[in-house]
Amino acid sequence: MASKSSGGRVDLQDFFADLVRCETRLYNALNDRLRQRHGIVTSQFEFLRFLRDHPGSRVADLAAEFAIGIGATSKGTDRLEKRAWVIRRTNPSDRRSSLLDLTDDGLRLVEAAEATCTETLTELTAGVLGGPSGPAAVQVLSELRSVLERDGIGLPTG
Amino acid sequence: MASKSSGGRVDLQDFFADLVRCETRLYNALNDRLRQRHGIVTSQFEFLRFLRDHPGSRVADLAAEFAIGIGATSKGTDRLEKRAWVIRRTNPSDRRSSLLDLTDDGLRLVEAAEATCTETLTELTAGVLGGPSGPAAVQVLSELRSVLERDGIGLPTG
DNA sequence: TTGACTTGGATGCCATGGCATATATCCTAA
DNA sequence: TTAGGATATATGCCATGGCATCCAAGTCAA
Repeated sequence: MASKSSGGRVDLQDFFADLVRCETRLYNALNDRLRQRHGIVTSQFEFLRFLRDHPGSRVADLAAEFAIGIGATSKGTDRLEKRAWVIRRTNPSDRRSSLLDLTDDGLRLVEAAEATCTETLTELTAGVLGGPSGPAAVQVLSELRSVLERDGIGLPTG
Repeated sequence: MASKSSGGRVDLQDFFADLVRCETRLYNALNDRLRQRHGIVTSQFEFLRFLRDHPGSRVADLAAEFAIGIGATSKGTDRLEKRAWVIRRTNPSDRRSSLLDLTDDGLRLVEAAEATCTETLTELTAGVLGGPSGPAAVQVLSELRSVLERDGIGLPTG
């Protein structure tokens, strides 16, 4: 096996390579489907889903969630707003920022896209994740994410 | 736990989100370290490591490995060649393509960068991956990667 | 041999993200 | 109240990747 040697010892180089390759390929595959069926890409789906689940978030909240820069987040929000899926509402308690919400169109879109996403992920990963070690693996990634977020690892500057 | 519900059943949306977030943050963190210590970014490190382990690869081999476009791979190779870490050697059996190899400088660089990479990954992930479920998780990602590669999932067009 | 087709990859255009900077707003202390 | 600094985000420049296109080279059949 590429990613662990015989004794249950983890080779981190291989782990990292596998992590990045899985992410890349799943992300690409999801991009194709979402673009084709809904005219959005995965990053947009993730923005929309976050706003559905966290209405009234600010640009900085999105940036922190996705560990991307504030500038990129601002521009991404512009694009979603231009397509009328998101609205910027003035923040009554701090006029430097806006509060972001989905429009009705945005909500409808994210629900439809989520179905596509679940379908695609099921198709591509259920075989492996449904195996005996699947839940443990999912759990480990969740823990790793928590640790990285707790320690503020991997946040871009701007 | 965000990524699985109580009964060991996997929520694929949460799994995917955790996967992407782990990848992003580790990739960013590694980028910072590699840039600071060696003047390269993670994608360049991965190119160099692949060429160390697969000397004489072609541009298309790199593209397939990383599930990125041929064009991007060609440009990435240009940049490494310009810095004299990689050389393009004419392919004797097919003059459309070149065979790629590390220079001595490239080899020295990749060895040093790999140490940095291992150190950083250990620092960031060993706590979680060293736990009881660590090896199983690593194994699952390796299997998922194999399946995605076998089925040619998530390859970009160009 | 030659013409049609395929393949490898280099290149150009565009979209996106990082980072630096600019601007508006807010906060704090004198 | 006001000057100085901090904060939120919008914006501009640059690097990179996707995708389309182009060209050189290989393949195959007649």
